[in-house]
Amino acid sequence: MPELPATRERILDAAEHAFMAHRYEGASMRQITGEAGVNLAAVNYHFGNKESLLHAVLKRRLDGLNQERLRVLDELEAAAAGAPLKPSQIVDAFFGTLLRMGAEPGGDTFMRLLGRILTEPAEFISVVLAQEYADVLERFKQALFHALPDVPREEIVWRFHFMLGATSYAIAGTDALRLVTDWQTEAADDGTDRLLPRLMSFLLGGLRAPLPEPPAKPKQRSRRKTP
Amino acid sequence: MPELPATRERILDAAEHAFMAHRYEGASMRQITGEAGVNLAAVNYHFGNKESLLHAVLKRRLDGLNQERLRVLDELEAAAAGAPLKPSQIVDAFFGTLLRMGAEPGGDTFMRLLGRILTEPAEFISVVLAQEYADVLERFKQALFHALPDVPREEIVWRFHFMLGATSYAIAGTDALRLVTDWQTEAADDGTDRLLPRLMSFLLGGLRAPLPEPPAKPKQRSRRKTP
DNA sequence: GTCTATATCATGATAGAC
DNA sequence: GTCTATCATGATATAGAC
Repeated sequence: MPELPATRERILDAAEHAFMAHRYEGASMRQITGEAGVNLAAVNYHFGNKESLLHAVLKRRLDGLNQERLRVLDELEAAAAGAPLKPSQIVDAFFGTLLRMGAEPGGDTFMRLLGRILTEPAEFISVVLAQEYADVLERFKQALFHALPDVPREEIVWRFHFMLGATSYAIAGTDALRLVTDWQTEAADDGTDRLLPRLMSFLLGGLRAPLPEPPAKPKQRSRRKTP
Repeated sequence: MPELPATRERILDAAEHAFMAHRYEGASMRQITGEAGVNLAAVNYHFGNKESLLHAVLKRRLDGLNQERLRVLDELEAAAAGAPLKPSQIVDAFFGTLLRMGAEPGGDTFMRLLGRILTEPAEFISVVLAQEYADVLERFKQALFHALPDVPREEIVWRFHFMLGATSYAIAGTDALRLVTDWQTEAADDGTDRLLPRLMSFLLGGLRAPLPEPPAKPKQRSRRKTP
């Protein structure tokens, strides 16, 4: 197929950049189509509406990312032959794969987009992400349960959530980082190369931290509310 | 002053709720003024524009929060009489004070608002937050430097940033959490009470994690680019 | 000082010619 | 498939009456 539909890809590229720079609500169709050099109506023709456009932008990259995550996890589990994996292996398969994808040639804009999108609580975005992530998160949760049999599952879920937060915030980029450092320049230019080991150390430290002591409520067992 | 200007406060309350529910761009002036039961133009009269309204909403609560944080830190340092504080004390003074504020009667909506706002990369919001947070962050950074003299300052800054991310994400609320857990109900209803110890364990584990090994680049000293 | 009514503008989406 | 012209809607902000 020599004649590739250039407009569709041009729109996706421009939209990815615009959503990254101005997030969903701030990016207008006119900005996107203008940057792509296509007509305003082309988005509606090819994707239907703005929401579906964002969905297509995310799906184009997330599919590859999550396939790669599952592939790495499968490989690790096959090599372990039933023995529990090390938590660091699982964390690296999930978060390391993400960060390494961001280090690839064009991957940084998508990584920043993802960081911003993950924190966007707009109604339909949560739905899209939940669909896209459901099975991957389930597989990784199970892997962590298996790797940390002594840690209550509830704690693992909470910590996975904290890890997602730290990562989203970290990859969402330099804007927020400006808050916490004024000598940002030094920290920023070696940024991506050293982000991975730094974040990994932090995440693992948090994952393996001593359990909090329960809030000393010995009563209150099996409370159920009828829905 | 018996006759308090009810409209101003009514607008602030309604705006806080609307910004929390729909974030900055999604909350319309009509929603806010409608919920407050005041005229559409009242916002512009009292606050000038929408940006200044958000600034006022944040300032009303952040002032108290940050004063309290500094008070706690001062108290700890006075008690230590020059000796280094424990990292857990500093982390608790910063993040614990925030989470405890959220546990107060009306504090939860502001806490969720703050979580969302902290991840919002809109241009002017970063400026507002940077102003509001500058001295507090500086003080806490210095306290951590003092408490962890063996850890490179650069690493501390990075980890502080990761901690902010995990916390923002955690308090931004239940929406994102739905991603990672489907038995969310169980985790959600004891939510706030147990969030604090859980998050604190995680943050401390990350803060004290072993340092990452440097990326094995023995060369490259004192690179400077002329600006 | 406070609110009513209105002005001005930008957005996403569509209809229909080419 | 692509374009031009246009629509309806909801946004912020202002001018002027009470």
